[in-house]
Amino acid sequence: MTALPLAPRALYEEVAESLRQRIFSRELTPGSWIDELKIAEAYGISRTPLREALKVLAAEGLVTMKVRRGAYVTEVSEQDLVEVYHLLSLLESDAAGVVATRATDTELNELQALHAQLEAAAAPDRQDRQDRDQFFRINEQFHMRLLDIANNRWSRQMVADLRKVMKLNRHNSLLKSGRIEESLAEHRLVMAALAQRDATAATVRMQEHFRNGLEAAA
Amino acid sequence: MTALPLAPRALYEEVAESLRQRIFSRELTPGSWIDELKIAEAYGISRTPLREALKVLAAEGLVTMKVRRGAYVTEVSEQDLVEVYHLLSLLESDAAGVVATRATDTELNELQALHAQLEAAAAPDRQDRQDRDQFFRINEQFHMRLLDIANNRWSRQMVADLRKVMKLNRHNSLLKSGRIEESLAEHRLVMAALAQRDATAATVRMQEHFRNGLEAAA
DNA sequence: ATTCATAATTAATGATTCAGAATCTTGGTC
DNA sequence: GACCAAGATTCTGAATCATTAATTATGAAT
Repeated sequence: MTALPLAPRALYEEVAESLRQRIFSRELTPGSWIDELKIAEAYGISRTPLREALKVLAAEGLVTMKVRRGAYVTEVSEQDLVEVYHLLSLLESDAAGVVATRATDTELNELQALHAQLEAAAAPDRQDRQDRDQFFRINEQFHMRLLDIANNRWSRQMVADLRKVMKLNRHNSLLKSGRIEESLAEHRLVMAALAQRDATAATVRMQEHFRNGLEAAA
Repeated sequence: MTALPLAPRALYEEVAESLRQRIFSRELTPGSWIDELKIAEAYGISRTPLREALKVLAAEGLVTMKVRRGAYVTEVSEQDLVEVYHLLSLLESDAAGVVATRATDTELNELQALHAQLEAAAAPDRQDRQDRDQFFRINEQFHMRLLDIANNRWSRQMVADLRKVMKLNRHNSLLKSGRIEESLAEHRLVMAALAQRDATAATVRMQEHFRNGLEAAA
């Protein structure tokens, strides 16, 4: 095995994660049949952990199992993207409301610091590819930190999974450089509402943030 | 093999379903370790399909896998219950709003029919254990059908999984007979809002339904 | 003598391989 | 041209091997 992980995960989890990536990146095209033998050989593993991984993905809805016919990649359509955006909007705007109400001052300062980094990374004189990547990285950190502070492990897990789906979709607006300016402005409003501990405003601003993101994707 | 199924499902599916039942019935108690050898021998099968079933249950959140330590029935704390209720409230009230807006008349009639069954099952002269079980079963059907009609497969999957997790907690209010009356009254309000296609009311009524459910559990 | 640490044994999980069963395909015949 | 049969392919399940963690026993030190 080439890579031995620092935090040792089970092999089937590694395989499942890798397959997720390949499905979302359309390397494994929707509707196509998954050749167990070929994939297992490509990974250099036996079919058992691969099959366990496929069962997990089937439970997640990413692949569909047909009896005695194997696994097929489930269609992840534009419709799915709309649905995922809808869900993220719901979950994250709710989290924003919770944070506005219940976060400690220290936690709000943390978010302020992340937002400041975001502002810095989006400065007009910094627009090369590295800076864009930096912006997206910090943006991700901000959103996930918000979910951490909201302190609902189920919600956090779901958002993390959904963001994975969204990030790997090629029509993902969060990867479009043209939206950095708007996205930043929306973030500023969210942050302001949080700082004022205005739960309603924080919720609404976050909803707007996602609505605009979806429109940019469509 | 004793039973050969008329509609042939894969063995791991059968085992997964059986384990689900045993977990919900508390034959397998939360926190307890699942002995692969013992269970496999009891079913008269090898460990392979059993382990595939365990992976599916892990993806659903019913069991948690620890590396090199096997599978444990998930323990659901009071805090988890609060968090899950919060999420279910968010997701299902949103779905109710969507359904009020976008459902066809046929779909609304379906919900009406399910609600009528619910009313019938909760009749004062029908309060033995079987009727209670019937009530909960129809209740579950109503909620999941609502999610079907809302037509967001990601949301539906999440609600289905969260509802399974909720069943793990023994303080689950949906299993308390004392709440049947209240629950039914709340359902009636939800159904009325849906029938009037009042999205806002449907959302609010569903939120109230879950808030009351949580209070009954605490 | 008791307790703690270390090493060895045991038991369970993780992974590979092999055997059996079902489905699809291809070829031939009516 | 359609239907049936035989072969090939592939999934499903079981048994075996390896790896790792837990437990117990033994020994030394206080």
